[in-house]
Amino acid sequence: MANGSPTAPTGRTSGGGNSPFARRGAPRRKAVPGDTRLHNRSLVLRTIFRSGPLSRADLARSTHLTRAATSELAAELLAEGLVEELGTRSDQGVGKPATLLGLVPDARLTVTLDLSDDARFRAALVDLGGKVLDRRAAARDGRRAESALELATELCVDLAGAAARPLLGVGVGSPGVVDPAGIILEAPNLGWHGVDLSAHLAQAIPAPVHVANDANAAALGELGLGGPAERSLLLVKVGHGVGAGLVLDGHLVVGDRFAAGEIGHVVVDPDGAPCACGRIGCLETAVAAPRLRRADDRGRQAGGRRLGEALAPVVSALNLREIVLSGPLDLLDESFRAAALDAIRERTMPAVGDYVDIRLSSLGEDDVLLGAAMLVLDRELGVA
Amino acid sequence: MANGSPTAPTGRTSGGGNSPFARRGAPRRKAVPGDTRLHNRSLVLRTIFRSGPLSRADLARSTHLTRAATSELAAELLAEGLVEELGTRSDQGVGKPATLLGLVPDARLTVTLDLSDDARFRAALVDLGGKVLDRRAAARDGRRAESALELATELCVDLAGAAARPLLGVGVGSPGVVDPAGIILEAPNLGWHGVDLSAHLAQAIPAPVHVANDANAAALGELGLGGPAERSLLLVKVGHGVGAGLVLDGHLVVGDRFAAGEIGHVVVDPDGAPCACGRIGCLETAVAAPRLRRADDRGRQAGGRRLGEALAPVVSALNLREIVLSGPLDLLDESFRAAALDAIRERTMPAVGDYVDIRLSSLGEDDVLLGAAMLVLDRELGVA
DNA sequence: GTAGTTAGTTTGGATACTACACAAACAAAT
DNA sequence: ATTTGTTTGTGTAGTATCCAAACTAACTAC
Repeated sequence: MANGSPTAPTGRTSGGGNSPFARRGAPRRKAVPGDTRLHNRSLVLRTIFRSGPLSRADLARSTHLTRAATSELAAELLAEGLVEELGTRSDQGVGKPATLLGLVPDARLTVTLDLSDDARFRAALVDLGGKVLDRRAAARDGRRAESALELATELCVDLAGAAARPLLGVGVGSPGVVDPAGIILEAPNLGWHGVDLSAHLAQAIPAPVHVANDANAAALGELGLGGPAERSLLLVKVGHGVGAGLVLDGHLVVGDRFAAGEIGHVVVDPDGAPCACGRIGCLETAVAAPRLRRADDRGRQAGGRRLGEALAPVVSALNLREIVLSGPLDLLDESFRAAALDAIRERTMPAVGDYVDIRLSSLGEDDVLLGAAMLVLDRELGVA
Repeated sequence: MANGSPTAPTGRTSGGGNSPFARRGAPRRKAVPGDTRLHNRSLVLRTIFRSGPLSRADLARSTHLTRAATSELAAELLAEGLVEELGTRSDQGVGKPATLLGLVPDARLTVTLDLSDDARFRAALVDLGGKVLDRRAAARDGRRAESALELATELCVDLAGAAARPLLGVGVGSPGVVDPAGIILEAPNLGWHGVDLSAHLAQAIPAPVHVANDANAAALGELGLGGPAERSLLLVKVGHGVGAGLVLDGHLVVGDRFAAGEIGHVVVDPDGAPCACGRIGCLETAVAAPRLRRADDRGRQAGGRRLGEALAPVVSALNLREIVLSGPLDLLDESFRAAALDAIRERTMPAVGDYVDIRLSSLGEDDVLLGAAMLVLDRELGVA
């Protein structure tokens, strides 16, 4: 191996800027033979990640690489400790028994941070299988700006210190508008404007850092670690405000100014209630958590309807199938869900609306934490 | 060269299924060394396509390949006749003068077909630079199903016969829902349900066939041959109905059932006019061409507003910047455009709405024809 | 115990890049 | 007129990667 293994923590100062797989939306660049290798390596790793323990021959069959190639790649992954041999398969017919290869869940760990809760920051130590090994939380107590940054950093450093195995990276889901390099362009609630969170954390922890919007991260997590293996999904996160994360064909949609998913201030009812932003009838005035908490069952239904009305054009334009709700379970109840789905179906053509499904996040409260872990897994290992 | 040159017309029966670059939304497959070559080849070709005549050294600088590599690739493109030497550069400082390489516009031709007009089918012979060399049109006279298929095929065969140079492929922009293999799943106006247009045309013309929804094709064309070089855009096509084409980061969004962009039957006004589809207040009842033609200036403004209201959630969810209108210029006038833009700005947050721009298609009436050409250019040469 | 089957490894060949060196062609300075 | 320096484009050696095919290994079935 010529240069250091690509998964070794290198303590890069700029998060997300130069990881092997962190160039999703970037303009297409040249290809070198090594890219072929990297692609196939992640293809093998992804196949193991998604389809459980498999033999080298199984891998060859599902990747369409030759057995020789998968064998070579498997050897590399074994040497890095990412994969291990799990003994031979028992229930097999004739022929030499297959040696099963499985992901080593704690070969690398991820420190993840969820800044989406208005009241407290949460952090976790997550293994490669998406299992939370340890967690911390810290009340925010209204901290903003520098002070909030320090609190977040403390949490991460604390958990990084508690990690008994090498770190794959640090993943953060933050409210607000986040650029691909990990700079928080705008997070009004935290008083952050142009804060280079990625660089800040990379300075404190010798591992690559990846930052994304909270809803975007949750969407990635839902797709990679959650329910059925779809390739596209819209996740709507109801909290202090309302935000969404959109993944199309496995790619996160970030938008022109990196503000994709910011649907909280779409006007859904020009005759509605005034919003904190100064306008009238923003979606947030109907479905944000504080508003829903004050509402009765009928009020929650009305909120669901408003959400559905806002999503109907999006569902039509993208021909979306899967919509996932994330947030307090007592608020996102069946009547809310049904009202939203009904509104979408009423307002889209049947060829589209008939296939739409709305469901609750399968990751629950940890969706942003696990989504941030998935972000790191994707950016560092190409598993997505 | 081991096997036939990748650009030679091979008369594939299945359109779009096995062209080198026709696997955009497909699940990621293995990479082989040849993919590296293909990628870099199209990178060089794309650079010439977009940035005009360039020397081999210029290409090396912008692609970040070495001069040796670009030289090799250029030799291949020269041998295929896609590129030619245009003599040495005059306005140069010291050093050996650069030999400029330029695209040969008529090295290959594309037969393109526009089925979007309700009254007549249009077809054209388009060169690699997007110039229309010849065109045909045929009144539809209400033809449907088999009869419409024959008329379309005739037009294409006619133009293919008129082509004085080898065909790169056939491109079609069709109304309705089109799957990536070129099967028209649903085109009610033409009476097509599950018609394998691609196979039908490939049988008549010995060249690869690519079919897309009309608005989708137009969106690709606008991006590749039209105005400023953006990577994302929503094109709204107003005709007999209303449809849209969406390109994000250079990739066409097709949607779960390949119906992305079908926004004509989004309900925008529950108290509005009944629609032919049986519902009330679909977008089409406010902004389809026949409706706008009957309306006065105020009516067109109202239509624009309705369009803006439908697009506001889409613009927010995707953080879109560029929206292009396509259709009859007398209907899509300034008051329509302004009303749509105002509605979007009023209904989205300023961080998103302030950057949104709506403009008319820069390709005019030929946008679907040229879009279909761009589709072929992209799928066959990777130029996009 | 032999034949058949499946798993995994080894070897040779093809491809496609990089790095480096070199020749060609010109401008500017002397 | 000659030298120097710069840029272009090509040629060569080396490395990386994959595939194809042959091979070894291990097991079942009869």
